[in-house]
Amino acid sequence: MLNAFVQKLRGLVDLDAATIVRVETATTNPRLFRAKQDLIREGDMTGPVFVMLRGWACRYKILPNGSRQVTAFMMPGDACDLHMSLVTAMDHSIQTISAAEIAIISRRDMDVLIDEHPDFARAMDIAQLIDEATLRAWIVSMGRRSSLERISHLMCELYLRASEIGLTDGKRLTLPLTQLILADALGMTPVHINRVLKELRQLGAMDLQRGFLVIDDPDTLVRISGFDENYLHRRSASGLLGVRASN
Amino acid sequence: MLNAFVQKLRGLVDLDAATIVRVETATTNPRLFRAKQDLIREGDMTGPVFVMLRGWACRYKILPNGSRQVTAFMMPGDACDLHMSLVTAMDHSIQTISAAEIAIISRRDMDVLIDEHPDFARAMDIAQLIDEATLRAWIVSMGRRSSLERISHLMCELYLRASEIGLTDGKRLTLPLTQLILADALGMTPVHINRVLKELRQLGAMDLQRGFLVIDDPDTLVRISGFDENYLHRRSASGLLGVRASN
DNA sequence: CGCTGGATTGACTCGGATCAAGTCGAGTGG
DNA sequence: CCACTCGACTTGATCCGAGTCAATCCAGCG
Repeated sequence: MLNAFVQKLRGLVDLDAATIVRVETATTNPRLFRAKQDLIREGDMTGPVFVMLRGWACRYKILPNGSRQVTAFMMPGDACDLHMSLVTAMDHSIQTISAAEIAIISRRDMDVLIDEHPDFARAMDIAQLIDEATLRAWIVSMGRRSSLERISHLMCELYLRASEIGLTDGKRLTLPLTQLILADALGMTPVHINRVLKELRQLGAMDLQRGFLVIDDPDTLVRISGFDENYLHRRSASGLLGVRASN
Repeated sequence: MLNAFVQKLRGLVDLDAATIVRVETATTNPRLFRAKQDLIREGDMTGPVFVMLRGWACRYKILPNGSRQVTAFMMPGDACDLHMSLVTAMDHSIQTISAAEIAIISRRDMDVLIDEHPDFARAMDIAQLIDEATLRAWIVSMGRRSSLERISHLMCELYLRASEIGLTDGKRLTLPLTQLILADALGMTPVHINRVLKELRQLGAMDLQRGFLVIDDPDTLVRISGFDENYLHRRSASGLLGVRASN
């Protein structure tokens, strides 16, 4: 059984056996974190590379007035700050959302890995490209989509990303996001998140409950959000619309 | 006189003379573009690397309903899509805002440049890191800042980035952004952009007119927007607050 | 069994969108 | 030199999606 990191990378490029072993080895002995723990904070010196193996985390920034904006969700398989050590200080914080297992790879080890395994390096570059595309997709959502569209779009994204690493089970996904975190991510208030989730439930599109998400009607969700998966640059074809077919 | 690209890179790392010459050479003979021309469109095959030498451009996405969201502004010195060729298709479009001179470097030439000049490679990595941080800053703006704060924040960012490559003249910056493009970038309507610009003018903070921006009171602008330049990871110290001191 | 963090619901407010007229300025052609 | 045009900018009146404020509910847990 390959770990989530390897599984994600293999979704991006073909890795030879030797590379897989090396990457597996580098990510054994993950550190355990409880929920809501900062891995690193804005202003901290940049450090090693974090690789999520289990659980969820998020990047966020705090504004002068105390409000918070989440800028990315990280799930198993996601790595962060590959090149971050090229600059001196973090410009944002990273925090676990749920309990998590996170491998910590030193700058030095990562450099060796990249040097000796060009395919791995390429996979990391592609992963960064996708992260960037995802940031752009979020900007589009915040700028031009209604709250209903925005939530739908995010859920499509998370579901699809999660399905890449086998986190989904049919139309179901374990998703430990509270309405408060969702509000911080989508630029809305928890109250309004609640109302929109209710609306999506009543539309029969999806149901987000404590700890998990159920996609009841992928078609509707895609139609509402105008979701186009092209920015995730997936190699495999199976998409959101395939969810229903596979059931 | 070094071109804008070299000037930007030198703001990120120290480049030796040989590297500078090579980069200069690679960016001679730029292509000329008129305003509002697409360099590449969403869905197109990924291609060469574009390097802005003069004029402005933007990345954008069009939504199903026809509305548009700009996700980044590109000014002289900015390069785009260094690693984009690792994926097959563009997930967004790029368009000139003003007339522009843009060097086009083939994938092959770029690979050679990166291979033979590690400092150049490092500068490009840092540039990408900053681009990513800028995307996050935009998300924060769209999610948690009022329209007044949002415009102020963007103007701080653009002024500071422009000053890095010597585009500013005291408190003045040539900036060919229409209120319509600004609206598409900030997730607002042109009408409201107009009103907020008027307010900023009346506050004596800044004045955006046809084709140029004047920062009248950097302090106020920074205070309104809560601008923190840390995400731009500049090496030089001179900031927005230095504008006034230098006058 | 009460405490706590999240979820839910209702009443009211408000920032920014929408709709609808203008105005201004740089071409451009007669 | 002036009329015409077109794109961008302005301004006012009105509307509405989402925020704010304030209870209340609910489940897990020490």
